[in-house]
Amino acid sequence: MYLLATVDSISRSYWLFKSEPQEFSYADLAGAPDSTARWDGIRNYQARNFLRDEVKKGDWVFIYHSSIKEPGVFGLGEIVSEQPYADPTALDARSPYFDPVSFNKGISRWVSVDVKAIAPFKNSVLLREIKASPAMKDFLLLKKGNRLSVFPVMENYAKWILAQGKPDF
DNA sequence: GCCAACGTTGGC
DNA sequence: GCCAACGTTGGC
Repeated sequence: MYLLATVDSISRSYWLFKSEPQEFSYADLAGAPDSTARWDGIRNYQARNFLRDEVKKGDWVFIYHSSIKEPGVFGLGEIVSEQPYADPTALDARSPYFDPVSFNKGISRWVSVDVKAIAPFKNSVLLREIKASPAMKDFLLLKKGNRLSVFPVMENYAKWILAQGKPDF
């Protein structure tokens, strides 16, 4: 249980993590043991560097679903791993995320963190709604050509998304 | 399914 | 180090 009083008293960063829900959805996360799962398969250096260097335990994560009819943010998660760690799927030949370069070196060059579902949104926050909001005009998600699957969300944008999404704590 | 935008690879 | 070719992402 997260007390509302803690929301403003704890210093945390906010992130947006993308996934394709047919692959791994917010519902999948919420239904996992302890509502927690490894966020793996990130194969982009910029996204990896955020995970490795800046994402911290206790940070909040907006779970965004792409490649669907109505893309948007569907729930809130929290980073629960103490430290980022080597993504084991890079070394697993049967994984769709297998990375031959990592395998040949015998060490994963990619990084994972553990995310816990802490509240689904009562209202999903759709991409078209974000686009329609003047307050969100400069949100990184809307930047032309942005394909990053992990990126920081500045506090004013995070507050807006939370206000729209009404996470069900 | 299309395709713009971007990232990665590899020959030179 | 350059850059053409190729692969991927993700909205539409």
